[in-house]
Amino acid sequence: MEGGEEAPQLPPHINPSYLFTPSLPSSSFLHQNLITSAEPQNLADIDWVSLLSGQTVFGEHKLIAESAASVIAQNGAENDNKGNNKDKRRGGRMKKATRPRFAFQTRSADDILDDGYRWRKYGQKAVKNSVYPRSYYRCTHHTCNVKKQVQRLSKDTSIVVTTYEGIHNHPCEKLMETLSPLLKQMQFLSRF
DNA sequence: CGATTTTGACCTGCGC
DNA sequence: GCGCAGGTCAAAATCG
Repeated sequence: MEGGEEAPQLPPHINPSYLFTPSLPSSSFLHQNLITSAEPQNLADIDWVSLLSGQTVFGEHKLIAESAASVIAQNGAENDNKGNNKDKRRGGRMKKATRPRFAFQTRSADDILDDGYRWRKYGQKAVKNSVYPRSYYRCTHHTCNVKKQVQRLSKDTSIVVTTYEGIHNHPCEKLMETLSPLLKQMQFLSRF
């Protein structure tokens, strides 16, 4: 059972307020793509230890991350707090542990999902427990240092796992595009 | 022609 | 210390 039926509305347990948090994907993105029930075997297929180390999770993502944490515990792979903070400039596993990080699954035939932000790919790597490579993206906004990783499950090829790292310090372009006519109308109406 | 992707090299942490 | 795995850089290629 996948439980990934495309819902016309947001699932009731998703807090709508977080849809407008700059760090998170746009609501339309979630409407179309979010899988609401986490499948344990799918979660086990991902290297969650490397994806989710000292992460902060919100709302729906918390469900998946919690499930992932249980998978990690089962595998006995909880080797987390060993990252000592030396200078990490390039490469390697940077365990900053201060950046908010969360992951979620989506069902899509396309790896590149429109979440409202513009991303530039800066790397791609083959990961050990997956036949599909992991792609690395950075937000193209000048002052924004948000990254994301995209990886397709080898077991269920219709599922893509996206991991966000960091907080956007600028508004979502797509969202503002959509909202601007509405805001204009509201400003116009507020004059009466 | 500028922006983005591709891709191999390079760097770092970790386990043995 | 060595090798592996994962993350990033940067030059070249590609795209719009």
